[in-house]
Amino acid sequence: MALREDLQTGGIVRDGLSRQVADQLRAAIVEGRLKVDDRLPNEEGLAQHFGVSRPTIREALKILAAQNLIRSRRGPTGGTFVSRPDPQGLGSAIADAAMLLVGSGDIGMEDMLTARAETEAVCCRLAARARTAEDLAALRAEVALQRDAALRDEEFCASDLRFHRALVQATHNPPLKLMMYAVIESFIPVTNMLIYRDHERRLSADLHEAITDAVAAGDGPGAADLMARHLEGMRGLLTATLDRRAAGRAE
Amino acid sequence: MALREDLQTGGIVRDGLSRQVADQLRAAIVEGRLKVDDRLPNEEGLAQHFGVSRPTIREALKILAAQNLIRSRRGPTGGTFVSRPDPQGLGSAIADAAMLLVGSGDIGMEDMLTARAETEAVCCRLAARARTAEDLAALRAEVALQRDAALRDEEFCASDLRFHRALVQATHNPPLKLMMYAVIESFIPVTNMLIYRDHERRLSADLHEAITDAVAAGDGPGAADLMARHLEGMRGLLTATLDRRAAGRAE
DNA sequence: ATCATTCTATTTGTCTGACCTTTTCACCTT
DNA sequence: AAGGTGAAAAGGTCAGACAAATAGAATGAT
Repeated sequence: MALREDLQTGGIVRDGLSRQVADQLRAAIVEGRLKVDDRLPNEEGLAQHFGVSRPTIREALKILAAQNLIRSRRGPTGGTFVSRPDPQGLGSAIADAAMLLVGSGDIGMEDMLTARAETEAVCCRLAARARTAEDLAALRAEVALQRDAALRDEEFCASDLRFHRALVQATHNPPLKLMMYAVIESFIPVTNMLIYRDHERRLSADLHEAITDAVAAGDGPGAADLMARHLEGMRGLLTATLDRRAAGRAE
Repeated sequence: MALREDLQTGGIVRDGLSRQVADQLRAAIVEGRLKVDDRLPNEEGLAQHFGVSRPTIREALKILAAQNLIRSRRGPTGGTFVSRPDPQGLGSAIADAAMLLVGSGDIGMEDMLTARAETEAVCCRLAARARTAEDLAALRAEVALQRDAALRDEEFCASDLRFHRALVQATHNPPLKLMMYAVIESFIPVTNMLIYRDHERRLSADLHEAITDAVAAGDGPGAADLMARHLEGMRGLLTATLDRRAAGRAE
């Protein structure tokens, strides 16, 4: 590891000390010099090691904790430990950030629906090959729920979300699941938020059921085709909604 | 916003104060109460507002800065400002985390190649529709580079990476670009790292050129098919490499 | 009068040292 | 032997001070 001399001497340094310390520790973790569940020295020890004060060390540790790289516990057996990389945590971080991006207007609805259609079609094809009986049961449970006319709109949207989540799960492909977090936790809620009032619930449920059947039959292309139709329908609904909003604002 | 009473009173609180402050500020940003480029009160002001000390506020700000939500500058016109959501920053964060996940063994090579094949095929189809003349020029420049026999292996890999990056760019679809960061900046380097020694450079360059031609001709399915063949070839190479390594270790 | 320089005020960055809270474990009491 | 009790260790928080960067005002020289 590095002492203070390596930090600030020998060149103009723009970054703060806490940032540099965090970078060094992150590098140590990424390069495997610190393994999962390794315990770091206590904060005072780290402070001495890096030649900085304890608050600076704490800021650095907060940065790493914010990135789910470490966790801390108090007490004699406590300390700071290297965390196991966690797809779940990464996924929600991606979803949060994607939510912000969508809100900032950098991401258009059209592009979002295109991306949804293409990537969810991929999920359909893979799910048709890899789905288990449990996956099918989960999909069918949501479809049955969506047939309930007494369901409130928000509950219908929640079920819709779970359906698509279950579809991704049915691919049993971790890297794809990782990539789909942005879609599932961000793009789908956003599109649903916009059109949930005009949701043709009967039509959505029908398509969900047809997709489930195709996945059950191992018919990947068929499921993908149905999914494409599903999202094309939403695209029409969406443009209609947006047009009506624009017209309403113009009056 | 909330004062100290809202933080720790009224229930057992497991999280630290800095975490709570960060969460409140993040909520304010996400919900739009703090807009892009808004300036927050100075640290002492925030400390008084939340009823905590300045170091605690600083830890909270470091957490948000680590998530690219805010940035700070010193000086009279300085302070802490809400950052514009940044696809680039989010992308590299995703790539770093995905790298760790791959390293931890939670993500298998087979699944990674499958995810690559499917998602890059999607990119091919969309790129065939949306590519501009500049996109084609960028693709062709990399292909030409890859024809150079004098190129070192690492340079070839870098060019390969830029080719796939350019392909994603050619889709002109921001949400898809976001999702593909994990593939481009993490999965591709990892696969290349494993097989770059056995890389059939000639074959790769040929396929890259064929893909480029198909994209230029607007032939999405054709390009997707070529990409699938490209990655199937890599899958064979990869299993061979892994087998040889396993055999070498067994001796 | 204009330009360069210096000064000053503001804000983040860092340090010091102290105290609080949580958690474990050994010791002591019953 | 069981259970309570307190010491010790570690992270969590606090208070106040000083350092460094930086923009803008004041000042000086040309």
